[in-house]
Formats: sequence, C-alpha cells, structure tokens
Amino acid sequence: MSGRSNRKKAKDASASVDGETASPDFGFLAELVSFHFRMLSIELNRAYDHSFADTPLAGGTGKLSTLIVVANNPGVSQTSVAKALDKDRSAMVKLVDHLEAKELIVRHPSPKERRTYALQLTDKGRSLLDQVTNIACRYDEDFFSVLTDEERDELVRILKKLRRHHEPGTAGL
Amino acid sequence: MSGRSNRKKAKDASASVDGETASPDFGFLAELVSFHFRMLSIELNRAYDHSFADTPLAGGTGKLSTLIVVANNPGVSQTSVAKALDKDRSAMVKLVDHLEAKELIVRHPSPKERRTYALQLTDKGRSLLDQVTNIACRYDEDFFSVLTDEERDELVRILKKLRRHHEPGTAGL
DNA sequence: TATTGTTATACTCTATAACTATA
DNA sequence: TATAGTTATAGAGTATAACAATA
Repeated sequence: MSGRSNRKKAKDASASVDGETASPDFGFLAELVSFHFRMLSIELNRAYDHSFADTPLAGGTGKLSTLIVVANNPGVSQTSVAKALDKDRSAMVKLVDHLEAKELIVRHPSPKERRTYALQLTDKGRSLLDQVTNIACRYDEDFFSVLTDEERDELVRILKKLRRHHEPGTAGL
Repeated sequence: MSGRSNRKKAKDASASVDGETASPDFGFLAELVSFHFRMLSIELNRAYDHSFADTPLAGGTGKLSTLIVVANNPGVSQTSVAKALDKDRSAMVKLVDHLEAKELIVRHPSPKERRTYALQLTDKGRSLLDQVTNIACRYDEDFFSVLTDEERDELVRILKKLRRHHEPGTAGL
C-alpha cells in the first residue's frame, strides 16, 4: 500500500501544443494500471460482440455465462447464478427472461423451496451451447493469441490473484 | 492461433449435483482468460465508483479520463478526445455537456476550424483535477497493491502488448 | 464528399428501492 | 425477520443512424 514509486515520467512522443496532435498526451492516466486495463476491456467486449453477432447470445456476455453456469449446475436458483457471476438478482431476472423467451432455459418449480426456481437447459439450449462453445474458445484464443504461452499463464495467474483479494464472496477459484 | 492446449481439466472442488452448492461449476468459462478478465473488470469499476463517490466525477470513468486528456492537451477537439479514449463522438458530446454544466470544461470556438471546439479546463476544472489526482492514484495503487512490483510491471507490459495489437487506430503507447 | 458536432434511438450493464410470496 | 423472485427506476456505456454546418 506504500513505497512504490518506480513510475516513469516519460511523456516522450506527443507533447501537444494545440491539442490536435495525432496521439494526445494522457498525463498520469497512462501511469495507472486500471487505465490500461479498462482500455483493453473495451476491445475485449467489442471482440465478443463481433464474434457472437450471428448468434442468439449476441449483445453482452451475460447470456453466454448464464447459459454455461446453468448447464454445469442443473437446478441452480437464479440467485446462485447471480452470485456466481457477480451480478444483481434483478439483473438476473431479465437475463433468464430473455433466455427463457428463446427457449434455451426453463424455470422449473423447485421441489423443496417454493420461493426458488430450478433452472435447467432445454435441448435447444444444450444444442446451442455445443455450437457456441467453439466460438467462445476461438474468440478467447484469438484475442490473447499475441501472447506467448508463458505470458498468458502469467496473466491468468495475476488475474486470479487479484480476484481472490477483491471478490468478497465467491473467492474459491 | 493454434497449437495451444495446455488447459487443465481440473473441475476439482465443486461438482454440484443439485446446483445449490456454495461455489458452482463454471465449466469451460473458467478456462477462458476473458472470463477472469471480465470478472475482475467488474470489481475494478466497482472500486472506482466507491473511490469517487463523494466527487463531481462519480459515476463511470468517462468524466475523469476526459478531464485528464483535456487538461494535458488544451485546445483538443471532442473527436480527438473521443478517439484517444476509444469512445464514440456522440458519447463524448454527453460527457462534455456534463463537464461543461459543472463548469469544469469550456467549449471555446476553434480559431481555424469553425466546425470544431477547442476544449479547455476552467480554473474550477484544474482545481478539481488537482484534488482527484490523489484519489485516482490511491485507487489504482490500492487495487493492485496485492501484486508484487514485478507482477504489476509484468501485468502492465502484457496489457500494453495486447492493446498494441487490438487498437487499430491509436496504438502509439 | 468527408468531417465535426449534434440528436435520437436502443440495448446492455449496474445499482437501488420496494413489493410478493415464501421461509 | 430474512430470503427469492420480481418490478420499477436511474444512470453509465456502447452502437447506429441521421442531420446541419463546415471543410
């Protein structure tokens, strides 16, 4: 939390005067890890939308991740899925609504708990998941294909380490 | 784009049957780099909102980044800022509207280009930026404080490498 | 024709609050 | 009282299309 000041005050290339240089000066923004993280996050989401454009799961990653969690945990409740994906209960309602409307998921009445639903994939949902699994893996491979295997492993390791310290609830990965 | 299959088929801990285990099975989602990236991204954004809650720049990172880019490139046009931050022109309009309404930024008429505005910070904007700079740096430090210096440097290096290959336009970092 | 700023539209995501029915 | 699902609302982010003024 302290004693870390090995930041470069580079600011080399683009010292703009009238503000209309090709690549503007980002100031201390370029020194923030979170800035680079966020900028890449934009590209990652864009690549996702592009890869899944011709798919019923197009538009945000919520549908795919929900479908996968339900597929691997038949009978889950909405709240469980929401917690797993770090989403809100109310957000999950709309996601399940959407997936149910497309007949990919069913809300079964839960046997023990009359408050909850037991979510399950339909045959159509299972079939679709089989199809998009290839797209998802290729999308992920392609996006990070620039990295060496060592860099990729290191990135995953660092991401998991960060998640362990920032996710209060489900830090069991 | 090929020849990379060192994925572990771990799936150790939580093999749920009724779907109501503490931590559900994420299936192949847990094998995607993008999944871990996205999950951490949620926490990063949450941490930002928390850090800037008592600030005129609360609610999204767009206001802060815009303020910084304008501060470091006095006289930039809206489109330039939009391109730099990888945003849409129409999105930038609302951001500048918001910052202008709070008297942090002014839209000066551009001397040469009558189509464009020359954006500049007001004294109030400069003053605010001075204040929030500390918050921004502390927010970034704190979030990644779990990492060693070497891990942090490696993370930044990998992020920049990925950005270089995925940002078509402004890859000059 | 191309570009800048703008407006309108639409959908995702996130967050909050309040309601219902169960427990 | 606590929880699961729901509904409503709100703002941020992203994307597209179209328009007027200007180049």
